[in-house]
Amino acid sequence: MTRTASDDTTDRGTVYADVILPLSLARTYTYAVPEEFVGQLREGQRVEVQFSKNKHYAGIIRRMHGKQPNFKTKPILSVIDLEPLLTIRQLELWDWMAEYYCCTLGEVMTAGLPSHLKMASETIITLGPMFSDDVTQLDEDEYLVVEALTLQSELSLKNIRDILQRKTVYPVIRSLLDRHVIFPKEEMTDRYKALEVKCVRFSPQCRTEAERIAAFDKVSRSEKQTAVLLEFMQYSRTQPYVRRTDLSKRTGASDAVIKAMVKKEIFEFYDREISRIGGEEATAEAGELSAQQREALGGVRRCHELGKPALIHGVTSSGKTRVYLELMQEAIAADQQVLYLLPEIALTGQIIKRLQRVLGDRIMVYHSRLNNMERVEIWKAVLSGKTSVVGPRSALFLPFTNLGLVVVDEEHDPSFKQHDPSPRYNGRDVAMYLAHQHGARAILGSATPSLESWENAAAGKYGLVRMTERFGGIAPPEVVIADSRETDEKGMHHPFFTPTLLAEMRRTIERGEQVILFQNRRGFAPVYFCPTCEYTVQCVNCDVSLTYHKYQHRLRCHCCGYVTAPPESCPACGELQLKLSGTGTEKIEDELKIFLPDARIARMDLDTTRGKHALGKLIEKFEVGELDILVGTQMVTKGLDFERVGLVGVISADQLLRFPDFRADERAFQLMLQVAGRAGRRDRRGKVVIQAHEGNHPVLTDVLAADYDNFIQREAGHRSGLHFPPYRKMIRIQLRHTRRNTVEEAAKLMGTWLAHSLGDRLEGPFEPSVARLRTYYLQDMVVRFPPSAGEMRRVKDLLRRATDKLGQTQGLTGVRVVIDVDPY
DNA sequence: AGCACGCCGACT
DNA sequence: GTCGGCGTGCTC
Repeated sequence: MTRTASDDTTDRGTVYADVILPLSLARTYTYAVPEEFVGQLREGQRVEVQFSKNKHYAGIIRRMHGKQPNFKTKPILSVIDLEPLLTIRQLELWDWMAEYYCCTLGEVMTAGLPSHLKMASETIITLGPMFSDDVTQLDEDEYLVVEALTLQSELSLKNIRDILQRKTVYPVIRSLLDRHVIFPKEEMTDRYKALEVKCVRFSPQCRTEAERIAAFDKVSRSEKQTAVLLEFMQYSRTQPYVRRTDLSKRTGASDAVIKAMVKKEIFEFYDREISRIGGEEATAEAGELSAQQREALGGVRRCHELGKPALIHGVTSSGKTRVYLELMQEAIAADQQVLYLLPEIALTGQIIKRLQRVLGDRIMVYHSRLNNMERVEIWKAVLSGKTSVVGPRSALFLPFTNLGLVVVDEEHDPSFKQHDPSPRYNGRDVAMYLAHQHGARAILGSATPSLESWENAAAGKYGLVRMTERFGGIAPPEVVIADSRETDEKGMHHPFFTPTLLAEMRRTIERGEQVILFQNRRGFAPVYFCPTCEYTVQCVNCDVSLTYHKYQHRLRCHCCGYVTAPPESCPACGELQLKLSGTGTEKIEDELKIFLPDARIARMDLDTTRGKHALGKLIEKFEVGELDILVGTQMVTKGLDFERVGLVGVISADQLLRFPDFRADERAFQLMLQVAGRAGRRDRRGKVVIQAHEGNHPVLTDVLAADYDNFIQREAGHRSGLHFPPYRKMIRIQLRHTRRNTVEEAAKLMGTWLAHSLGDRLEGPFEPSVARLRTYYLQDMVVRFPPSAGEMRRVKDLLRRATDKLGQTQGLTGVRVVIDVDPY
């Protein structure tokens, strides 16, 4: 490097790097690049830096430059990646997200990087299992670390820095990691070994057709062995491998039978490694396209030729997935990557199995239940441009290098929007940006497209493709509304089940078909109260009543997770007989057991699906017919495709329609149509019973007629008349503080500042319906304005200035300002 | 986000 | 007299 003695103080030879840190900080931070690293560093690489007194982080290089800042810089301590871990496009996506959703780059980084790649001072390491006491290979520093680990078994990188009394420990750690002397702790505990299953195949003595025919003679004296052989030949045609356990389960033959056949040299055992992420061989064709699917495919292609995303409005079971598959196969065949987004909950075995059967190891599943190793494995595979991904919204952050197609299925689903930790992004909208960024084709699909997307189609931004018929000529379900006040022939009235619903349930079960009941609230009862003094048990952290969970005999807060035992008597007046009010899934399940004592009933909600495999097991049980009735929350409306569901019941439509939210009608319509779509089978028309007080509510009329067009046009009229999204942009500003007075004062102040420029575009400040959440008192303000880039910039600028000003106001600096762009 | 610095109440 | 409460400001 040439260093010229210049007349000014600018150190022209030095290179600097702007680094993103995984913290909630607005800006990047500038570090000096030591001479030994010059030329090695590029945007997107991770480097070890010190930030504040003694914290080290793996930061990401956002930009390299030679401009000396006017503050003194710290040096980059070490280089973690020799090649960039992130692409330029990803960094640009992060910039866009931080700007659009009013959050910091650090927050986007925290959301977007698997925790394993975010290593910080807190990363814990332990001694590896391969370590013998041979310490002669270690240098002094390494020895010190190993010695400390034999004494303490685990250490954080911070501990190690203290032990070595030096700032830079990553090189020592990396050297030890490379030689497998130490391991990051997670790698040790989380299933480090690849999964292996015991499998069966033909032995080498049984490979030719003739040998196989001879094998039948060898087993002719044993009925069981003949059955096993037959089953194996059939099963292995459709499966890439046959497990020992599967084979004995399917034939009812014990393992001893199969072992005997190994002895006769018909079969042999072997272990097969299974990647937990996917990567199975493709074993099936996608199947023929129906006429409707071919037409839809043509429609999608025309949109793509015009460079527009395609919105597929396809009724349930119309076979949208088959259309996606066709386009996915094409993209993959052209060596492009595909991103297929689904709501987390719809990411069940059924859809994944189908994708993997057809696309094989070219697609990986980015599931929330993956461990860190698996996440990093997928990250690397995506970065190399070789793999496609199906996953929930977080899959957006993977380092695509060669993205050709983006599919957002169930695009209307509100769970694409992240509410709480910042970035408060909408996965669907970010996906569209991502597609645009890569010049990739895009498809949005739904049986009930959101008003946002419908409006985009109406405005010509998206192309609309319709699929109106159910696949294979399955008739649409018959929907009836049952008046909740209906009584039976004795004039009896039951609060949960109308005689209509009860009769239909009995009839359905008698036919050997299954029932799905939808109740949009979990637990037993949402209110636990004293009939004498009207005291209700509230959460200590939030301003909501606690829900009684009968199974665990506990009161729980559905906002913050607080749990407590129900009080024996009223804490206010001493009354001993406390009462419950309202209805959740547990109560429905209980009542069902009284009316249908012989039915096999299960519940599907957050409480019963908490475990790692609980959801899958529940679905399987229902699928194989071990259950007659499934009672559940919204979970039962998404992504489940069962063969034998004859009846779907909605316990209370009123509950869905009463929500005080501008999207309540849309949500209710979507949920009801979606759950109705679960009913019906190939040979028999399904039935849907919706219980309601207000039987002629216009939304119910549309559900009854399955009339999406009528619904969406009315909804469009309402929303545009009342200046709601998508006809206005909406930004919510929420202030949070532990003291009510403080947050009220701050809100009033900020409200006057904002109203000064925004006038009646600002609503509030007002107390939200849940006025206290997780010990914080809340105040809300909402800004609505015409959608245009200029307006957006102006409003965001204003919000930034007001937030800064509040941060400088005596006594109010501790008030948190949360900005939610396009809130739900 | 963390963390140190700094100014006011209940204890040895 | 001190210990510690959390309000405030800063981190390249």
